[in-house]
Amino acid sequence: MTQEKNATSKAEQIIESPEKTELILDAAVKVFADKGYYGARVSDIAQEAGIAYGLVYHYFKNKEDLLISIFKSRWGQFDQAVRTIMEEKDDPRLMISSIISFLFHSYKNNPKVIEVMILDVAKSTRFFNGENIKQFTDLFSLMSDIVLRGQEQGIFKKDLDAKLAAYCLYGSVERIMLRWLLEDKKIITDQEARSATEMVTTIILSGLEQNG
Amino acid sequence: MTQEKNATSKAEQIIESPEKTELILDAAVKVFADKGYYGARVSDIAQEAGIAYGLVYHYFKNKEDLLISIFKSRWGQFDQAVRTIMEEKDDPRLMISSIISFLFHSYKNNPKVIEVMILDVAKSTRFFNGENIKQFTDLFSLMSDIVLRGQEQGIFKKDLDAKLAAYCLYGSVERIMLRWLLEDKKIITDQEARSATEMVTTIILSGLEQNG
Amino acid sequence: MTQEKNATSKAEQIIESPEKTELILDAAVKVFADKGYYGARVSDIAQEAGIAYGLVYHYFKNKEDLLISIFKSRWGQFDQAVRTIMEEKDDPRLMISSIISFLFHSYKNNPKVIEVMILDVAKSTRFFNGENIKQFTDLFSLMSDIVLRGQEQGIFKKDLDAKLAAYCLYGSVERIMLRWLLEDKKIITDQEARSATEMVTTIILSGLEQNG
Amino acid sequence: MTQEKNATSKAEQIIESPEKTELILDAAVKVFADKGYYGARVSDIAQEAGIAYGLVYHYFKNKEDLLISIFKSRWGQFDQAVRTIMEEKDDPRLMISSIISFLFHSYKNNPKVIEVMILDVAKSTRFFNGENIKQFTDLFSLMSDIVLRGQEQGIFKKDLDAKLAAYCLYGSVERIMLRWLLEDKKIITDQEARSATEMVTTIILSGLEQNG
DNA sequence: TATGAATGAGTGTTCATTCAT
DNA sequence: AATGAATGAACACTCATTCAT
Repeated sequence: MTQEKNATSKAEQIIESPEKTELILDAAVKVFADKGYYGARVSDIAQEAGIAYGLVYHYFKNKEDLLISIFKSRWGQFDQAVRTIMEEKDDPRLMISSIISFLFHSYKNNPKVIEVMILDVAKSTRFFNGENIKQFTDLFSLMSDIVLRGQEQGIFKKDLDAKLAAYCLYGSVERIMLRWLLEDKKIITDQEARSATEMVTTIILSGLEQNG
Repeated sequence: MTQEKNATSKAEQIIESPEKTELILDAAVKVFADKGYYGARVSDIAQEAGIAYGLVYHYFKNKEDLLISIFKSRWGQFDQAVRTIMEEKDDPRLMISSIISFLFHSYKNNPKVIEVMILDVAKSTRFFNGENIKQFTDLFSLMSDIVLRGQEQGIFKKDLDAKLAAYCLYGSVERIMLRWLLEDKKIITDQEARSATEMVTTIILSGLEQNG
Repeated sequence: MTQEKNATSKAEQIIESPEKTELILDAAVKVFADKGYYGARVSDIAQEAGIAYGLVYHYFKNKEDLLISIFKSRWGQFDQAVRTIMEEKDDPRLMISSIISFLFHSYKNNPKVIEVMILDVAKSTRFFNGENIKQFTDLFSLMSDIVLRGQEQGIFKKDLDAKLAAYCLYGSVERIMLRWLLEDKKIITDQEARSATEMVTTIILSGLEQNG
Repeated sequence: MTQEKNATSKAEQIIESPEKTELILDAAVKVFADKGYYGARVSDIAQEAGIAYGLVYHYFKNKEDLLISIFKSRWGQFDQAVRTIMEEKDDPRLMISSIISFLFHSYKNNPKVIEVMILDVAKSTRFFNGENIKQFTDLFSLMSDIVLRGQEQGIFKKDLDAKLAAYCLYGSVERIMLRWLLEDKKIITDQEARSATEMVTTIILSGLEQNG
């Protein structure tokens, strides 16, 4: 019986839940982006998702859980992208330009997600418990590994702190996207994304490279 | 005795009355840094300042006004520093390294102010009005002027977007400071400040410079 | 037992759920009457109604909405009574005495409602927006129609302003009821209601009638 | 020395105080009329009077004292007018028409005072203390004395309750003035005041008179 | 799963009043 | 008398969360 129950609820989870979960999460992204985390009401999100607000609590523990879930999901995608890039590319320089490209194209595809990530998630140190902060810093370790690899290969300057370099890379991209957000430039063309990618890549790579 | 009393009360006056605004603002910085803007209660700030609840509202319109005032004051100081640097230095490279140095030493001297600026003010920039946005973007214009000047002098690469470069510069510094904040590394040594300055300067300047 | 429980809860349902609005409104009448609109706290009303604080705000927009709702409901009842009287009676004199009678008996049945209507609603011009004032003045138009009809039938003096006459009628009744309220004479007998009716009717009708 | 001080302050009281008291009271009437008692801030009144708000508390105990003072002063004027009318006129009918005339012309001359009396004072009569209640009801006794006198002289119907009759008289006038206030008709012509007087006088006197 | 009525802690803000000068 | 900084009690309203159905 317990099995049956589990089976049922599992089946339901598989069939129904994921969709509803995503539905709510997408609504949350939209509302958080528009009103900010604190300005957003759970009922706003439910309304945006077209469901009763009590239902949000079937899928998420509480309001904060929504934000954490957005972070995990989207940061996870970023993490996955970086790992794939590191596997598929050989040259650390190419890896870095690919990461920058990925970020700017993420903005192009869904600026609201970026807005929430930059303004509501990243600036909310007070949410970050151990687990989340690990997921966060792990990715920076990964990116600094790229720098390290470049240093080992004699491509990058050896006396740079790889970690700090990774933060410069990410911070540059982040600030540029934040600029767009504050200027209410939510829609960018593919050309703009590529142009920004090229520019930041130039600056960062020239900065990292063994003076050539 | 009367004299002494007068002297005392005069001293108190000097400390208290004229700077009551500063007293409250400093308390607000401390409380915002510790609890975040939304977690901070106005009563916390009053208590921290050692004054009565309602007095905050004699000096500030409301809670948000406190945050805006902190922004105006501190961003104004940054603005002033950049202007002074631009007047006193000749070489655009020196200007940039001075700005980076100023920022890291600001963190060293008063990390709480930086915390509020990076975490709380940044979040609310979304809802800034025109005047505040202007104060914000004006400074980036100023910094991009430095890049432009370097381009004119043939020091910096000509094909870089000066504005974006300014954002890379600021974003790099900000991200590194945010990293410290997230790692709860509130106290840094002068050595660390100088080291970070040197590193970011190296990356950014190498990135900007005409490959030499 | 289960049946009994169900029966009970059903009974409760009938009493509670559909009429929650009325429950709150009745509580508001009681508290407004005792403490005045400004002296009444929303929490007093919730407590009087035996419900949670915030529930008031599920049923009413805000405190003022409670007062407006009381006005609409009770003034609507008065309006309905006047219309019924005008349909059922032929003689304008009878209509007037019936209206006076209705008002005094309303006081007898629920002096608190009258108290709120006279002191908190009617004296709150500052609440009255267009819609409410219309509902208010419409009824006076209706009453002046009675006077007009009497004038057409040659029963009432032709040179009286019908509108002013309606205000005299209502004002006389209102002041007498207000006197009772200020003298803390909340409970009146049916005899007293009839006596007051007769007296005011005499004065007003003699005043209106073509001198006989 | 104490004497001198007293003398001084007495002298000041005599010379200065009364003017300032009136100044504040007039300002209070204006502000209460415009914003209502509860909507008026003591600082509004002080500003209207052109003084510092702390000074209000030198002349009045508190905000309520302002309202009570307005009541005492204006109701006292009404009381005085009634007494003068009763002394100077012989015919109770003339007394009544004179009272009605006085009230309507009071509105014409200073509608704001009437507004405060009808709207704000009336609401607070609920919470009046014995002394104020007495001042209030005494005047109605006085007016009912007029009716009694008319009944003794065989001019008015003998079976009418004189007190109730006085309330009808006052209530009629008050309601008409309230109507003007609700319709924002603050300015009336002398002609309108006389016309209203005549009309109410007609209704009330015909109602009171032994059918002739 | 789905609903939305019910709960009540939490807090920004107002403003009458006091009082040192 | 005059000022206005300082005080702090008071309260309407919000909204995340729970839970009966």
